[in-house]
Amino acid sequence: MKMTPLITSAVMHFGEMGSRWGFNRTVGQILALIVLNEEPISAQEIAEALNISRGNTSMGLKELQSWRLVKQHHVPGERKEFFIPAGDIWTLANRVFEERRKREIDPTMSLLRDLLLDAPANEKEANAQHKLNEIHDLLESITAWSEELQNLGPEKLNTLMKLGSGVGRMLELKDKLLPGKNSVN
Amino acid sequence: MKMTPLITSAVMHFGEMGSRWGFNRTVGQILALIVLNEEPISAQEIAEALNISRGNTSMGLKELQSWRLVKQHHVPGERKEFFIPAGDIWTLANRVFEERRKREIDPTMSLLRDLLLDAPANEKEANAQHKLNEIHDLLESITAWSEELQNLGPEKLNTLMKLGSGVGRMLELKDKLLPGKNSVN
DNA sequence: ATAAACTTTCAGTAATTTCTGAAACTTCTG
DNA sequence: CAGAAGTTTCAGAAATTACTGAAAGTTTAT
Repeated sequence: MKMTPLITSAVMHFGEMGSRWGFNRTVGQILALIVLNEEPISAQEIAEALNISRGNTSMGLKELQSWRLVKQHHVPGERKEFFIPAGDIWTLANRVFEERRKREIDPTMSLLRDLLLDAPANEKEANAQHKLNEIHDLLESITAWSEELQNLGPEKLNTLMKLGSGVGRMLELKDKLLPGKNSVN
Repeated sequence: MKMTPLITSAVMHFGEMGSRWGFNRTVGQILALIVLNEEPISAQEIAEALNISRGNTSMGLKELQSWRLVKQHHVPGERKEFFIPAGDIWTLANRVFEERRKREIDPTMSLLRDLLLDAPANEKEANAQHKLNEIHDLLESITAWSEELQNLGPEKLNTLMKLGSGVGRMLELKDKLLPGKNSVN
């Protein structure tokens, strides 16, 4: 496995960004390599191309599988396992969002629910609880919304995105469109 | 500054989550403390409440200001600076999104643009470039969309979120509503 | 059942990130 | 302008996170 200059640049960059995206450098590099390589690629080849240890490679692949970004691909006649992306770019992006939501939002929601159950001990706590409640509601909206968007599927989502500022105008008319239901405010 | 048990739990949790949200433990704790405290709070008080060094507190506050999540608040007659949240919960959440977009997406967009300028050296590179292009377009859509949502402002955004599955139904009717413009598909 | 081919685990080490605290700096006050 | 009150910086220490490589584990073929 020898990487072309273009692929090398991209892989290195995804490594750098990896940590900002929720995984570490090598995991980012491995992901980029698998996505950019049209053929399935073995763990051995990955380790060689990125110049990292076989053990590290194994752990990176395990993590990518836990994120459902990469899957194994069995090549008939070959003994070793090969790896390929778990779907198209759209699917992968969705998975990253979803996975991050699980890690970044869900635990907080859960804690907030707990903290809001107790009666406030005093004025200060009552105020804090009020703030926490606001945060909880916001996170709940975000969660519901992101699930909603995922259910729309790529095409509709794309339509919605392309709609751009039309969204604002549409909202103004929504009550006429969908009378009764969801009349917030 | 003595924290009540409720506030302590919340602050500790935000500390734990901090790293997942793009900043470190103490920065997360400081933010939570400032948000949950109704009165403005001084750097000294923060350091004592969280039991961290004054230097660390200073750096944390600086970072929170660079994220535009916290601002200084001058109390007349007092010599020291106090700190308060830079806005309501909604505003803060928006700022976090925006700031993360800048750190997590923009640099990649920029690299991708560069990589797509060069002519592919061979078959392999052509394929990789095609993938990179897909990623670029996806990120571009996400960026445009998130800017759009921010321009809607909190109230409309909330309306949109609460609309839930209504979004799907509305999209089907959109051409009747907004004839001519934005007719994607 | 043995061995070859390949993968995973994990203890120890290396690299990175965060935190401290003392010194330098800034600003206000008398 | 001296010094008190407060803040920031930054070199080094501490804590955390990532990586290696050798040993243990697994699977397949014969």
